[in-house]
Amino acid sequence: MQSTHDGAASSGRTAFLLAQVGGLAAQRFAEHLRPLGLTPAHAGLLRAIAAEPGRSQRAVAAQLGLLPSKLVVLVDELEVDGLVERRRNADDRRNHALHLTAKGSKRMRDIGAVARAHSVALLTPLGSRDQQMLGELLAKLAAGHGLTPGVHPGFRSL
Amino acid sequence: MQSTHDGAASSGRTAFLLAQVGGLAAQRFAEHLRPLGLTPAHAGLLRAIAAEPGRSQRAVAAQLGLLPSKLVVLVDELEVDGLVERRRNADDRRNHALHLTAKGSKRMRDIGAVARAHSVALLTPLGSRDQQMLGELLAKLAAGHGLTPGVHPGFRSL
DNA sequence: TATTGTTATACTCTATAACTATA
DNA sequence: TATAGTTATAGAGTATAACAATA
Repeated sequence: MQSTHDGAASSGRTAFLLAQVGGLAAQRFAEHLRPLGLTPAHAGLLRAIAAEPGRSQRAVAAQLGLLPSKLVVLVDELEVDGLVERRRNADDRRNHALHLTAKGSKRMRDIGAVARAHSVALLTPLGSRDQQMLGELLAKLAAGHGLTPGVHPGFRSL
Repeated sequence: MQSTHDGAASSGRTAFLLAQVGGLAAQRFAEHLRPLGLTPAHAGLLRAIAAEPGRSQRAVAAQLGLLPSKLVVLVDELEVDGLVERRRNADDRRNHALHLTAKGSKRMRDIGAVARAHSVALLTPLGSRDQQMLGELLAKLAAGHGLTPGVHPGFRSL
């Protein structure tokens, strides 16, 4: 059993700080992404496709936890920008295999650069040791709660 | 200048984990709050009123970063539940001073209990020392970015 | 004329369900 | 009949603007 004089943890303050600072991180990332003409959902989708190309829309939708009909719209938007392409599967002509174009791969690198700059700015108040420590603690929490790496719960809608 | 082999921090992974775990924290808190018939916005509003009773709706809306018209609806809902009351100011009859009722104060304690249980469950994967460390690191980040204590960016809409 | 609170309206976003084509 | 993808529709939620009361 937990001791009753834990202070921070048992007061609920740490969980609140987590939500608060996490919200800031998500918001700032969205702002940094806007100049690229992308939303966080777009970035998450590109990342999912890059990680495992050739999957069907349903498979990707299931992994990201969003509605197939919503994914159609996101893929449409990425396709008109020439970042993603749908390829008919010859074996089963119902499903569309999702692939990144060359332009899409380049855009992924841009997103990576934005994410790194964003992370550096966000973690600026902490020293190098503290930044590393924070990363380890968060990784433990994410693993402990079974969060899928790279999948943000924010655009879940299933 | 940052060294280029920072790993976690400069890869953008820590900021992402922050948004990811923070999103989980916010989502779980909302779920724990639902049985009380409240949303996180309700809880945040009650907290703001309790912290400084008697303020006008506009003042509270400005602090929480939400639209006055949205705040009207939230106050309406808390008022029909008998948790909050609007009191006409005799000096300036335009503004409504917001106060918690006795029932509202009791509900605040319920919310506190829910928040504590939520925090304990969320931080379970970490040991006691790690929990304290995490709280300190997050507090440093929140302070460094000028976040208002107790105000969640999630329901900002201004 | 400016401000507080409120209500009405328009807009966007989400979720559900209907539809097409393949199997 | 079932499934992948798509489109259409309805509902919820959000933001803007109009409004009434008071200053």
